[in-house]
Amino acid sequence: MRHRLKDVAERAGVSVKTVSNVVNGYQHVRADTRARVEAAIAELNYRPNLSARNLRKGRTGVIALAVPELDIPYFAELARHVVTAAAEHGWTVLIDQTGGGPEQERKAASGIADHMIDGLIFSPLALTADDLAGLDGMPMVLLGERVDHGPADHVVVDNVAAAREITAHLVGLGRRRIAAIGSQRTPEGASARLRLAGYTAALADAGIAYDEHLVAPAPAWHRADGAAAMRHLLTTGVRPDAVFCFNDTLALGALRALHEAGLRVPDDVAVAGFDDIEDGRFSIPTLSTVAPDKERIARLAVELLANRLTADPETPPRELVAPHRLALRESAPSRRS
Amino acid sequence: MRHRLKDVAERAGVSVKTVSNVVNGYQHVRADTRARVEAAIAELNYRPNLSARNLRKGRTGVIALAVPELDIPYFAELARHVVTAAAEHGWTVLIDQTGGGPEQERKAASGIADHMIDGLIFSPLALTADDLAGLDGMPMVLLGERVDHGPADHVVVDNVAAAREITAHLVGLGRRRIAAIGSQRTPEGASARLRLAGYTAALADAGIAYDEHLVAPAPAWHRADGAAAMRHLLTTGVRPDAVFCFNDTLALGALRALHEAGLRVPDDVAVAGFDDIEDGRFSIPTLSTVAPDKERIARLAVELLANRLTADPETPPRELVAPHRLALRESAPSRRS
DNA sequence: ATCGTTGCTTACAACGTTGTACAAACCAGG
DNA sequence: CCTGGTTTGTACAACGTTGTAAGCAACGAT
Repeated sequence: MRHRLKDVAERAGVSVKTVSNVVNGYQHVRADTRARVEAAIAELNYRPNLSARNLRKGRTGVIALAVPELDIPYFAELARHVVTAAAEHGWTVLIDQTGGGPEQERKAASGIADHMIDGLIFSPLALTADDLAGLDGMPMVLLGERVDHGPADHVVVDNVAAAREITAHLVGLGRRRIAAIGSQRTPEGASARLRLAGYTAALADAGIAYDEHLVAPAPAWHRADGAAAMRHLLTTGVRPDAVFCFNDTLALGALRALHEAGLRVPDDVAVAGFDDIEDGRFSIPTLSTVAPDKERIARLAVELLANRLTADPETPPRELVAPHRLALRESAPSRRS
Repeated sequence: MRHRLKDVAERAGVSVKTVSNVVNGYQHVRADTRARVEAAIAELNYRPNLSARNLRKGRTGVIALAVPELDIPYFAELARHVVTAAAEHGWTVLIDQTGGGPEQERKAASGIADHMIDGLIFSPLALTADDLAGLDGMPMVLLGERVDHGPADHVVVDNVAAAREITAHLVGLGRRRIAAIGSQRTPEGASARLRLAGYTAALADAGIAYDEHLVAPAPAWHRADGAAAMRHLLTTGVRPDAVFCFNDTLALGALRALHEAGLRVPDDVAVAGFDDIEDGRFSIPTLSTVAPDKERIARLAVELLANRLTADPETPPRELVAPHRLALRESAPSRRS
């Protein structure tokens, strides 16, 4: 029982286009005509067919947000901000979960939703600049570090600086055997490399020698990986007095492993993370972390996309840096303990 | 630089429809024609316009999942499973964040994505049966408790039984002053009412008198609300020896508040939650909880929707119950401590 | 009276795709 | 060489919407 403009038009005794004009808020429609049409719309419970409208207009009013995994809190929180920011531009957000695999990411970027979305905000793990080059024309904003200086607009946080600051904070607490959890050698590990660079820079600043035994890899950045890496560090006997985890879920896993080992945080081992997810404000102990301004990231991404949609396609891609700050809580407090 | 069927057809020297046939895998196309067309498609990097295809076919291949908030881990985890299950049916999932308000939910159900989606999986908080009745025709599956026996297909877990079981488990630990956190009197609080009913039933089973001072409301079910409710319980002097929180984020907040009050879990106060979110496996202590089979819920919802799309619209709505189990961890362990 | 003007409405075509109906080419058997 | 059936390709219309151009009143100014 779906109705069309034509049905409304017949009922109101006007032409199809007049109904269309009423629906779209066109100015010059006489008040009584408008009223008749609106009555007919209400009676039939008419709602426009968006596929047809999109076909006609070439715009869909939908943008996609592609993230590796929704149940990583950072991405979920980011998604919320993107939905909010997009709503202010009148967009609906289609959230696509890529799983992080190269094949799925390529498909997300080029594939399924094609022609159903006006643009794409993409947080890629595995995608290369070459992959992106194949996507002629899809307006796109990238989040994160993977494809720096690629052919698309870009919103980042200064990972190196942020990692350096939080590591320096651990140094400032008097810690000297500072471990790092989350390094990755795969091509997907761009963020890991940058955060590792910040970590080593801070050590160098403090005149502390880099010790590769204190750097633990993590295949993914989930709680379980953080716990496993921490347990591994503890068994190898390197006995760190602080740990910088490359994201908060790793850090929460590390807290858990330290607890199981009977070590006190921050007294025996200080712990710091990265992302400032909600969990870290309620964990025991609460988590010191780098807090990227997620709302700002989302807002900048949506605005870049909005500009990209109206701008000359030859406009060179822009890279914007979103601010971050340190959120110092119990696991590595602001005063020397 | 977007190409159409017509462009491909000209390049391959065939008609538009023949290209369409190739794209859709139609059988009777000579091998050399097919090869020419495919070459042209590849050269032009042609991809079909889904809006036009949808318009023509009346199907979009997209279903929507509407949830109140993405950064509630339960919904994020559920979303992941829905995306996975839907992919097996060839569907893309548009995830819509309603915020839980009545107005936004009505809009999500009827509005923006209309005619762009084949169906809707909806986890409503504020929606009434009347609201749903207005949505003639949109194939829909509801998750959760709000609109029981409404006009739509439905997937639930047996909240009363589950709450009763976990409360009985606390009783079995020897606890007698068992608090509940998360009650709600608003119409949105359907799940809260059911879980409260299970709680009171379990107390009755054990011959423990119901004490309203042990039942703390929570306006929302976030960590902060759980912490606030727990603090409130502790200040009123009722001194519970166990707490059943109506979901896991409330429980994590409660753990935090207990920790701040210097109380030990589970020795002084046992804590149980509901949802089995990832966090609860790594919190300190780990969280005992009701574990609904989220994968099953997602799969059942997608299948109900698939049936609804092909079935006679007069088929009466079905209600399916997804299984649950107790996940007993440190905060309320399986042996009497 | 005639001529623009302005306000309101309409008819028609087009967006890119696919289903229907049919035509052309092919093949085998008489 | 024709007949009848199958395979392969084409032309046209339609999906529901909106932009364009133009029609038709009613109006004040000439």
